[in-house]
Amino acid sequence: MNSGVVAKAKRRGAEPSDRPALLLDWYDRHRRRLPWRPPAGERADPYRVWLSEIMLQQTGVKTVGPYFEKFLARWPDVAALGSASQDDVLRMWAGLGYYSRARNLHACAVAVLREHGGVFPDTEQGLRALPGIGPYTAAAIAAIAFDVRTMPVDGNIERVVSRLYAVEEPLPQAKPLIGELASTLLGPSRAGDEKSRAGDEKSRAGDSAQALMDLGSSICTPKKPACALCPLNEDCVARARGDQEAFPRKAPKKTGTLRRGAAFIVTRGEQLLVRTRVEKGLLGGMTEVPGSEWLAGQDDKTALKQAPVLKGVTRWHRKAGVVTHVFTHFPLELVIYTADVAARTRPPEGMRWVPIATLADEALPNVMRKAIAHGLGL
DNA sequence: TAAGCGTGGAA
DNA sequence: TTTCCAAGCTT
Repeated sequence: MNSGVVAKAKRRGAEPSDRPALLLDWYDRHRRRLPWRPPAGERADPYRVWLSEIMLQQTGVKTVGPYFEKFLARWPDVAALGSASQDDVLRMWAGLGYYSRARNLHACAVAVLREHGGVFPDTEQGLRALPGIGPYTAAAIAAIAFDVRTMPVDGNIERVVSRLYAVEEPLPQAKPLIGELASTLLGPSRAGDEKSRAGDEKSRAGDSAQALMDLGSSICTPKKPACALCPLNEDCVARARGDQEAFPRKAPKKTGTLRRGAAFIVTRGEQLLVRTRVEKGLLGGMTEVPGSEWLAGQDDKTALKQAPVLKGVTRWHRKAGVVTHVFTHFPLELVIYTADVAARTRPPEGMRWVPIATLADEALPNVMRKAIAHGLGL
């Protein structure tokens, strides 16, 4: 066990700096308590590690917390999740975004259940073959849940490492280099072993990785990093030059073009007309109200022509204002039209009526919740 | 290889 | 307000 005293002695220069040890020592003192993390020293549950890692892809810790708790309460293990319907999973995921993650999460649980007897593979290669698990997530699960000596590289670690070494190459080209540099921050494994599993002499690979992530999220932040508190500050090349915030280098991202469309809020008493989006692509498999295409330069007249055909609807009421929403790659403006139809009016092909009172349980993405709220005057 | 894919929080 | 961006994956 690395004590703070030992670490500080090394930092004074009596010995060459031992970055892996400094890092683990810092982690032992500042480790965050998170819903998916077991108490210090206890073995992590692969199911929880996997579930949290999928939710955390491009999504903040604070946002994920409640969703993780909800999922764990309803589906406490991979067998339970693999036995659920995809639609139930999408409903629970609604609001978290990047819905292909939810579809892949379910597909992965099914695969683990049917092809691996309900037990997660304990190697990167085995994990990588599962839906929704890419290079980062495979390495993260292997290191955190199975103590495989590997270093997952996420956005936090890219930032920490690119600063530590002042990596001039821009992302994403610099990924391989950053991966190599990041791996030097892993502690030693037992001689001759490619990897150490729980029960063997520990490499603490998972702790090393989570130490870098915690460091990146709390100290080595994108703006105004708290370098004075960083256990690696004496070794940091960017800090020595005073331009920490300039790393990682990356090309500026282009902003998408505004798209416009119409959404049709059709009520039948206390029910609302909805349909399910196609499985693939934007908001795939999620519930939506009928609407026009979303196109750059879409004009209101063209959009209105794409209204659903319902018996008895002679005119649409246009609500004042527009609903705006920003996706990753484009902003959207929706014009909202409403209509109320007689009881027993049949839904158009592929659509259905749902009680407004139970909308909260539908697999509605947030953009649709906004549109419905606007249309219903909520 | 580059583009597609949500959302909300923070500065 | 605007901009950035958070434990990336898929095609």
